[in-house]
Amino acid sequence: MPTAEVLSTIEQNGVRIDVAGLEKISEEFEERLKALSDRIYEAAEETFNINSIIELQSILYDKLEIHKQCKVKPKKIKLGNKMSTDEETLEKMQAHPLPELILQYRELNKLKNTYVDQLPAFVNPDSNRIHSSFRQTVAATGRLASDNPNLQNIPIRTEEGRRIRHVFIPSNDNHVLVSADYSQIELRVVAHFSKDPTFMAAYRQNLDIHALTAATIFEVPEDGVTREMRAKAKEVNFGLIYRMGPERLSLITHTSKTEAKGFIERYFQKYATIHTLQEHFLKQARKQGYAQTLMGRRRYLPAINGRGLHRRMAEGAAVNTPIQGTAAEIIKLAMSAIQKRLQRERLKTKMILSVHDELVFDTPHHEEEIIVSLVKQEMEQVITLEVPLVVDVGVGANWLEAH
DNA sequence: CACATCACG
DNA sequence: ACGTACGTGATGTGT
Repeated sequence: MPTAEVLSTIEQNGVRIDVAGLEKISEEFEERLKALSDRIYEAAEETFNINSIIELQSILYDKLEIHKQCKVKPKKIKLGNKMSTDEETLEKMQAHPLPELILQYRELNKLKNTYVDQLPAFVNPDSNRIHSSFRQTVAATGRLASDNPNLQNIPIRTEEGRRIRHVFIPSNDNHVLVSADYSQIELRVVAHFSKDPTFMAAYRQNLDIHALTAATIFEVPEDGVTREMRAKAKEVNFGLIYRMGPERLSLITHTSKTEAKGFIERYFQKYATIHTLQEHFLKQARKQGYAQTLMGRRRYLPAINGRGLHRRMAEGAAVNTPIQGTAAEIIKLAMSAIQKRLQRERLKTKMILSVHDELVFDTPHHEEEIIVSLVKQEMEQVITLEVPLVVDVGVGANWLEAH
């Protein structure tokens, strides 16, 4: 039973959503899903449970044999010792209309079942807001984790997904949402640890590493980089820093394994000190038995001196943890500093969400200006690294606009 | 409860 | 030759 004090805190924090807006989206998605199902049954020449991987496998691989027309060698999965039906696999199976229809169905179905239809049930009737839990002792790297509901994985990457961000709104008409996010914080942490000359030079001029990588991968000029190209390049940058292999890289970039291999070689030639940094983290972890962040958090890795797959995974964690964990420490320090100032300066603004490199505030109109500069200043100055930290702040009538 | 899939950083 | 970015949580299927 929560105490009165806890309840009053609950009533002041949390995030409001536009339930009526979600209901409209739900109805629209319902109709579109129905239409998609009909087209799927037509393409499959039978009706079946679209959510059943086993039924879908037998249609794709046994009945229609689509993989044989596409030079696709889909990865095997345990279920029935058959092949995968995940997005990366279906994307390549363009010899038949069915896989693309399944992907469209999955996107809408995921959004509807996980977000559109579930979020309203989390609205507390007393506060009229959603109160997620933020857990401090779950993630091995020191990140926060959010559940009931998870507000750290609200969609943003697709057009339809962004409509869900749109329904996250301020607590009342006199408030706005303020969103402040660290620009590429993990790569800046990498720059700090590695002192890589290219990374340092880029961040001291406030350039966009992901866009630079995108221009390289897709062989376009820097001003020809699209949103999608940059998103892919972001995956590649993180993937390679955290030791992705040519197999996976070729899947992501839709190139051959040989091309991917060549790209990885060129990447680490260009950013030689990144490779040195990886070796440094591995050596440290092997010697000490744990990975360590900038501020001293340890993650013990008993498998680091073992063999096989377990060792390989421990090595991934040994490289990832100091970077992801340090970024987590930086934003947690910033949260603490900001909360102190909100209280000391008797501001009405509430810090309502923390999403790994972003903080969201529910702010009265008249505090808008002070909060924008207060938050930016505290987040950027909370620690001094070898490269500057940059925070982008936005204000809006919903979470999407604040971004 | 394990697995596959997919939402986010 | 093996396995091959990391960190989470929610959902539906199937045992």
